[in-house]
Amino acid sequence: MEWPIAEVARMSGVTARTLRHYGEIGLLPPVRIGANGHRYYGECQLLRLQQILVLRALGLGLPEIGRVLAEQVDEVEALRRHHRRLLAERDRLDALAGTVSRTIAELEQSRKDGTPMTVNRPENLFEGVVPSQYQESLRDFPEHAEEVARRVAAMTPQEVEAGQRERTAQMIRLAELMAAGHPADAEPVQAETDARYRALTALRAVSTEEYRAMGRSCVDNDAWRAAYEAIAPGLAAYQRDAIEAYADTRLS
Amino acid sequence: MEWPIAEVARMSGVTARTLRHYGEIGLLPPVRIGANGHRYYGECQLLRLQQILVLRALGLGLPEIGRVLAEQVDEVEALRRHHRRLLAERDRLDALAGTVSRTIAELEQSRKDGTPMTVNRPENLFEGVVPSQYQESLRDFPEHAEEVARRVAAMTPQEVEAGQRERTAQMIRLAELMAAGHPADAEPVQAETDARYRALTALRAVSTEEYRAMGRSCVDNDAWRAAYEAIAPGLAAYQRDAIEAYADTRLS
DNA sequence: GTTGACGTTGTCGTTGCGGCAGCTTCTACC
DNA sequence: GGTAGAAGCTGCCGCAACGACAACGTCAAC
Repeated sequence: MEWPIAEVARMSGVTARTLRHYGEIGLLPPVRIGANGHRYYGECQLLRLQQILVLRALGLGLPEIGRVLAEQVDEVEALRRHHRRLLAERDRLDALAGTVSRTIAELEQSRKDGTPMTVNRPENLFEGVVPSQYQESLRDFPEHAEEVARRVAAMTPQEVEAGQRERTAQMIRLAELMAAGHPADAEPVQAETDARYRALTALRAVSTEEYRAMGRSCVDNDAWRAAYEAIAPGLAAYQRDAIEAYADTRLS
Repeated sequence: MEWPIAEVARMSGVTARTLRHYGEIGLLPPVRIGANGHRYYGECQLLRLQQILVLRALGLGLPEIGRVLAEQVDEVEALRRHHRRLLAERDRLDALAGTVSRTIAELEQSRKDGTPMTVNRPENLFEGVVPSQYQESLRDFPEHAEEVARRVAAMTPQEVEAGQRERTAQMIRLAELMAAGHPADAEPVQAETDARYRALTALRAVSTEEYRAMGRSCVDNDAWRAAYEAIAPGLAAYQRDAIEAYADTRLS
């Protein structure tokens, strides 16, 4: 018993285009191709198509389905991997939705206040840590400020500017990682934190406890918190958490 | 003050390729293009780039970002729409993960039992409602069976087979909707249920209560339940729920 | 004069098809 | 035997957002 492509399409609910596509990529070749080029499918193909559709409905990709049906990989194992991916993606979207929700609340608050909007008007984004503000904020760490001031004085203006840009870029990447839903102790975030820590120690030696204290200042120090929150709501706390996690796992 | 592309890339953390891409699609054209073709960006472009990056980190697509920055659409409104999309996608993945999880459990159970696996071996998928089995199962609805038998006898074999294929295709679509995470009362599921109800009433008039009873039989009748569960675990109950919801909202 | 860093444009690949164009084939009917 | 309609075929473009090349131009330094 053989069926032409349109018949199979009607039986299975997929389009003829899809069947041709599956044939093209080798997932479901027709049992026979007539002298006129027409595709014909047999019972085996229908069975295979059903397996494909079930796995597809479960969200597996076509290459993965091909591997499962070729019995090269265990289907339960494949589904378990897939399940983990689904949960991770769900959690990411959940965190992202939270960020978006908070951003909306911030924007509406700004709108009522008449204060400039942070997302649409991030004038201070590249200037969020201007030297004056930055150094003024360093009052919490007098000896750090002193040392840094001496180092900066020894640098060319170009070097100072470059360093500042680099810090800003790091902050932006951090904000993006946060908004993308990565938890503060996730690998990419920790890698960024590591880079920041190294940049900092290049200016002056910083002990683990001092670094933790600076992390807490991201939230506790008004000027710093404002600068971080101006970039993205929640960034101050996020950075503090990232620093805490970094100190816990890599500096202990 | 102008910066070449690599400088902007370093400052913002995106690649030069990305900047070129944004230029290509008109999202962020350089302020100036040198005689040698090199791109140069000014402060306005940096600001715009930051707005782009923030919105991008929140998950908006580039066309949407373009519309927001052109101030053609309200950003809070855009974010709210986006938020809804995020939640819907999260819920879909959540339901899908549940389906995958149940499928894994079924497969492991089958493996222990030695019973054939449902996903990998849906031999009876296109034969799940073979006429004999189907009519045998109709014992629960004697008068329905009688009427249907008379109608079927008056049809050509081709018509009978076509009707059967159509029912099978409908079941498969239903299974896919279920696996995709749609709740039983979701619109596409209800639309499918409507189609099935119409196909049924074409054979014989069916009252609301009779239809409800048939829905419950999907689970209660062993043969039917087996046929549905052979396609996808949970499909029997899913179909019953879909029919209940359909009877509630469209037949009352 | 060459090396190396930086720039350009252009194309392919990603995922899973939908949609269209242009053409052939098959079947039915007059 | 001609023709209309249905169904088939093979490409190719498009989607989202770039990454990863290739092949080539340009600029300063040694």
